[in-house]
Amino acid sequence: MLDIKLIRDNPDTIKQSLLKKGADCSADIDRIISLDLRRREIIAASEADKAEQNRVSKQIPEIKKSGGDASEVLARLNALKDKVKDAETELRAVGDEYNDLMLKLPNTPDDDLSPGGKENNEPLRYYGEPHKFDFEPHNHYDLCTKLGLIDYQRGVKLAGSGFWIYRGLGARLEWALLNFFIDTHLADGYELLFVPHMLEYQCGLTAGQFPKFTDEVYKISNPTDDRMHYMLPTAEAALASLHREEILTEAELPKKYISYTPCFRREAGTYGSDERGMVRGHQFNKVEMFQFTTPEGSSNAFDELVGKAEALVAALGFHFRTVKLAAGDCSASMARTYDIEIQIPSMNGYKEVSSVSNARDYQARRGAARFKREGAGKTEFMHTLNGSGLATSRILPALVEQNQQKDGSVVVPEVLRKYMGGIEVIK
RNA sequence: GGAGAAGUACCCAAGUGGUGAAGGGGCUCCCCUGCUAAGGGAGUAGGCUGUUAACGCGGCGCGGGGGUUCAAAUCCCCCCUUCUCCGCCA
Repeated sequence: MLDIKLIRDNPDTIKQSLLKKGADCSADIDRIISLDLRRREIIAASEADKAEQNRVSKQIPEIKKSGGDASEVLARLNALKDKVKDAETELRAVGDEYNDLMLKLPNTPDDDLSPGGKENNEPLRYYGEPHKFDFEPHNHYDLCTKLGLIDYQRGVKLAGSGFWIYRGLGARLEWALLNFFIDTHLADGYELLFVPHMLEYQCGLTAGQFPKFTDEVYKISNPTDDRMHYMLPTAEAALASLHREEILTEAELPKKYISYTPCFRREAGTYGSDERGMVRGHQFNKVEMFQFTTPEGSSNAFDELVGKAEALVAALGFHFRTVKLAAGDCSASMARTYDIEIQIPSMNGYKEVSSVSNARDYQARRGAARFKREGAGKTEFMHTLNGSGLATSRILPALVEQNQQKDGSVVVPEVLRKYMGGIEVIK
């Protein structure tokens, strides 16, 4: 959510900024401003009435005590009561529309981002060299099937298209990756959390998925319970709500969290053979990094998270590039996003394996996650940041393809061997 | 799943319709004493929000949301959470 005072004071700046993201919100912003104005008019008028109500009704006990006649005062209070009630009815209607529009406004992008979409993404740096083969490599789908690492057919049997089963050494490789990620983050001082995989609506609202993007998640409803839960599409949705409606002290910040969860996404539609296998499924595993910081601390935290994701990708032996996303390619909630992309030999171009974002105070406003500085009277909103560190769904295919040998075996990266009982080669 | 109880400030806790929501602990400051003690005194409700250049002046607030009433922590309804017991169960 954006700051209404900012919208009120600089509507054109905000409109321009959102336009950079490809979102024309001019009409909504104009409407918000007029609703805000009306909202405040109603509040001012009805609070004056309430103040009088309070003042006058205090006289009643005294009038009664002295045996006087209160009927005139009561009539006045009855009139006030109706007036206040009418004001509240109107305030509710105005407020509902206002809130709805405010929640739908995307975050403003940082000033240094290029406007427009994907095509304006800007590669910032490259690490290592693209992998070269001296033989004709196989794709990961064939390799994983042949080596018995992934059971695609039975995954489909169990849950339909877009699901697979890790098995045997494939499961161990997956588990090794996740453990390697977690151990690295723990060494960096991050706290590990296992969070619920089903969340309530308010989590999605805070993270920014709701009310606009409800179609992308799986919902769960039960016959005897009208509370909706949804399967988390990323641990970010849970972590963004961790300190919702809390006021931390400045000394407690930054809070650095990681969480391993499966991620569930509907991914409606088909993406063609370029993304077959496990590149885009309905369920994948991810270790998520998340930070709550002070406003002045969030830019450094962002660099830290990008650095951590890069280090993991590098440790696994991948060539990668880090890309600064153009405003329009950042998701609605984010002010800034860098993607880390690797090459999967059987596919064209670079594929995202990590996405690190700074939401600034956008999510914190939605969830009222605040902190107080030493000696300060006022609370301030925290900043929230998240990044994949990492998702395995593209790392594992890339790893299998890049590390394949001419004889069809796959070399296990050095850093993963201790998590796989010392196994060096999968064959 | 069934039955019951509870939710008031940092903590404990009083308060069943009417000024400013008791009291205690803790915390902060002061005094006395003089050295990790004891005593005395004072202070200590946050958060959100409207208005204002600011000081200030208002509104809301007793788990959340509705309702009754001139007036609700207090009465009514719905919900959430916690605890106890029973049932079921990895």
